[in-house]
Amino acid sequence: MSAGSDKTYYVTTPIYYVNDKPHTGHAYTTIACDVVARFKRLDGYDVKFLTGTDEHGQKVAKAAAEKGVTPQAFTDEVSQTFNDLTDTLDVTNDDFIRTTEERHTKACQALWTRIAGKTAPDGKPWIVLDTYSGWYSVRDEAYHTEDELTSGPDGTKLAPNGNPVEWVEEESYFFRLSAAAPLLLDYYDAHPDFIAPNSRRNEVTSFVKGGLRDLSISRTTFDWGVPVPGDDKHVMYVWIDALTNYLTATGYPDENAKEYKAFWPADLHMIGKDIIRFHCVYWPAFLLAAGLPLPKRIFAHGWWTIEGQKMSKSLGNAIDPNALIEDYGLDQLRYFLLREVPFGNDGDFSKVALIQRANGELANEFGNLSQRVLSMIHKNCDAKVPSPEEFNDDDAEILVMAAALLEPVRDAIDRQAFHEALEIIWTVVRAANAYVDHQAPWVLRKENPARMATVLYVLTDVIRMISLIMQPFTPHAAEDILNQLSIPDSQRDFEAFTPGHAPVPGEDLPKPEPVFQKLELPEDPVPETAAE
RNA sequence: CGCGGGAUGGAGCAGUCUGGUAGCUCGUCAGGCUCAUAACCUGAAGGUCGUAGGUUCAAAUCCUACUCCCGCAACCA
Repeated sequence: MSAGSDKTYYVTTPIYYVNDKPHTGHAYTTIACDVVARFKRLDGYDVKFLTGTDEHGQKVAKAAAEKGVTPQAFTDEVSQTFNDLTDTLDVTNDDFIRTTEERHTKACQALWTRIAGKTAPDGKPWIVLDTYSGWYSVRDEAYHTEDELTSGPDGTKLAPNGNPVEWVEEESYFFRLSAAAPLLLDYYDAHPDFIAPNSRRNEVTSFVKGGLRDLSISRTTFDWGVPVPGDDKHVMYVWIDALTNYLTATGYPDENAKEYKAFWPADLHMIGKDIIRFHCVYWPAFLLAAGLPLPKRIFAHGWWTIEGQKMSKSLGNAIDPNALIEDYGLDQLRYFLLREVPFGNDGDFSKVALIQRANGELANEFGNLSQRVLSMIHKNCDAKVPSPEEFNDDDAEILVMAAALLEPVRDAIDRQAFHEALEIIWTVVRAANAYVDHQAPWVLRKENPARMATVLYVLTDVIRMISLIMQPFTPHAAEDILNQLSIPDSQRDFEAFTPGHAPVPGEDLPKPEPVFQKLELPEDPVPETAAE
């Protein structure tokens, strides 16, 4: 977040609920945001990338009690595992917010007060005190509608998952979401890119068109949360507490804070498809009610199945990202997650698929391209960047093709079409390998060394550009290759993605080393038998 | 009639809006190269585009019906 650029970009992950261990799903969202953040920084933006943990609620209080520790001690510990994940994934978040922080309490209370002080278009206040009643499952920390319930063997009512429910009435503050529906629909209509992908946008729109019920936003049944201003009996229920984190991190409620001015409204809230409603309906409604600007875009990505099976706690098949990184490598994991599936769709995570992509595309096509070229240079050009003669049409063609990458890749990133970005980059990787074969520098070595030098020079520049644009996706490998090309740090952002920044002829080059280890396929590629 | 998405060579997808030689990646087969991490390049085989009708000179693409799969259908981050 260095000053100096007037282009700013604010991207967020959801805050992760500490009632869960970090798994591949969390890693997915975070990595996607990291790619955007890294790309935007290289593209000259002043970026703020936020992630963090959601730490309030009855479930957390209960989990802490069961462990015999205070909620704070409990959340300190679990939050740290999520914070550790940002290191393991080598993501470049600028801030890590915890909803138990003082700054967050202030922001939530300020936002609440602000909304409570305003009236909806119908002239009535946005927040009212009323009674909430329904069939409540303590274990689920959730209310269930009548038709969801089943009957137990002794005639008691049970939640869909079999947990007991009881009829509960409690005093609660309500946000009059019903009054926000027309405002939301107008907003969706005026901002077609607000919700992505499009199928989600349709889903949300039709949901809101169906009419909205008012939202219970406080609880009196537990106290592990942010106190409602002016009414200490109540703590805020999840909605305002959790969603406000995006605002908190900018310095809100200080609207003169440098970061607030620079970064609010957020450019992109990245979320999983499970929390669409909260982000696309409740959150914008709160902000509209408060008279604050809305985030520019919310992207809901899909879910991963694991070897064809739904990832779930009961199956216990959630994968620890740390183990994946250890087995396959961080760049490989990052690449696979973003390349395998069109971003926004569901996908299947399989070890074989990951290995095949990592070997076929990263090691063989990209890594080996660099290795074969740099090896030739090392052996035949005195380990220095070769000096080119005039370029012929073939040379010009591949150079133009590489230089033309930035624009469509930037466009794909702006649409969060990561798979598309990588596909576009790979057209150049493949063309570069074909160029090597067609030019056959190993033949030129004997027949026309000057021409060989030109070909190898062209290739260093092409590999340079591919590596520059791969930095957001596979930061370590890209860095290694740029090092092997002796590209100075100052020449690694996208301003250098233009002619005139080519490797300098005569520059010493280190001895090249492969940047992607080949991964071994399991002995028996048949997936393990289904869990019981 | 709740809303919406999907069904395309062995696998995964694009193409459908703006009808007119069905494209890509992987896999398979054949050839080439030998610089490189047994990597790379070239070519080939393989699809009556879910089913049945209809419109049209012409339909994966438009219309109708049907079958199957999948999201959403509110307080389960």
